[in-house]
Amino acid sequence: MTQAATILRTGRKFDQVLQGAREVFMADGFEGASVDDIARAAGVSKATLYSYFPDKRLLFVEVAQTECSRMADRVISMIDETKPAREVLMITATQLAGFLVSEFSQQVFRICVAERDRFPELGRSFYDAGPKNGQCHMSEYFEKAIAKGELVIDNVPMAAAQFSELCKARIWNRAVLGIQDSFSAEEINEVATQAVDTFLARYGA
Amino acid sequence: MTQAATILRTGRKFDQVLQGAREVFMADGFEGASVDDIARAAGVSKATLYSYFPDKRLLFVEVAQTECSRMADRVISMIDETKPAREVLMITATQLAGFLVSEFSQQVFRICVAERDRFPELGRSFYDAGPKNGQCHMSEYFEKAIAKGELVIDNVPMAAAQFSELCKARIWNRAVLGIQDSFSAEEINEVATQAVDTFLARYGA
DNA sequence: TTGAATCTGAACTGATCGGTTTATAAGTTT
DNA sequence: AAACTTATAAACCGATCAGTTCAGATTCAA
Repeated sequence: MTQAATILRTGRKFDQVLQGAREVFMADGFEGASVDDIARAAGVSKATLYSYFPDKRLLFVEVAQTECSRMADRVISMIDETKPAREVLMITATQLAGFLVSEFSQQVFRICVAERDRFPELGRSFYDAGPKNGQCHMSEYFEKAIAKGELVIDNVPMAAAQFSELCKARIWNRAVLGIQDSFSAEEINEVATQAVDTFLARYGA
Repeated sequence: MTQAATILRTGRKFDQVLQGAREVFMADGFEGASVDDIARAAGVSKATLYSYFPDKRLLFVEVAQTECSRMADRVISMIDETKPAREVLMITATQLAGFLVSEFSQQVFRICVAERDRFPELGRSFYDAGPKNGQCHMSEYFEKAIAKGELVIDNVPMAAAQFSELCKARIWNRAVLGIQDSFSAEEINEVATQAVDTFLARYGA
């Protein structure tokens, strides 16, 4: 009885449904998206949709969790640790700053915050896939750089957190609040440069 | 004709309505709050509520804007510039870190992000009252400290942005995503200390 | 005390939406 | 071709909710 209305993952139109749901949920949020809209976007009848997913909540969770994983995939492999520290940090900062203000990560973030009360587990998924995941990778790199004598860090997790926060300066707030929706390479580069300079002023060997 | 259904601000129960709306909107967001709930919380009949505010949207905007201003009031006067730089920064960082994860600022932030599409002007209000306002004050202080030879800063607004971002390290993400909802004085103090150390490593004279 | 302004509660409207049902059609398998 | 699975469109149900209406109660000022 613990089986509680599970999801049927086989069938010709399963992927279509997920794709339509992704589209509409990411654009309109949970409440804002109507099941009729999703069915229409998926090119599928409402009855078909309900034959795959027992209710709207489960469909939403499926989509949101999937997007969090996709985010994790993008965060991984942002670091190439063979080059000298300043260069590694500069590349990482540039990529991170760009990613943080991207349409994609902004959308996922917004949904997770907006639906925080309705789906508490979503915040955790986002945190694990995004900030935590990214900062773990940063920490691992820092350890290696410390061992090589390139960095001197007392509190590694804190340094990793500071690094990613520095990459948000001046741009992230504007993006998430809808003040500005596109950012030039120059803006991104300036933020990254300043982030690395500040970071290395404290932690550089 | 540009007068478009304005708000009646006189009358015995006007403040009651606003107070009830504040309570319910802050707890449940725009969609989540029903007008009946608000009327009940305000101790007022629905008819009375509608006699003051022509519709739910205007009531919401009124509340949200007010909260943004309240936030501005709290941000101002967080700086006492007579003491030495390190001390000023430390006090400010501690206050700021505490404020950023407070129930109040988290609630306002969450509402602004969640209702971004429905009320685009809200993001601007929040940005002006919060990040922008705070960083203006910081910048002014930085200028004085630079004149006194306590700080050396090439890009003042960027430094102000970096300072407030540093105050979020390790705590803000956890708060906004609902991972953690209360923060000890030690946690706050550690974040503030590390923020000031990193900041001064780069910008200290 | 009277009369106007304000408030009340409860019922009502109209629309939206999640979810179900049904009768039918299309595609697949044997 | 028969039997079975999967999909469809459309109608439908029940609930929620914004906003209205109205007859009567309360407040308050003169």
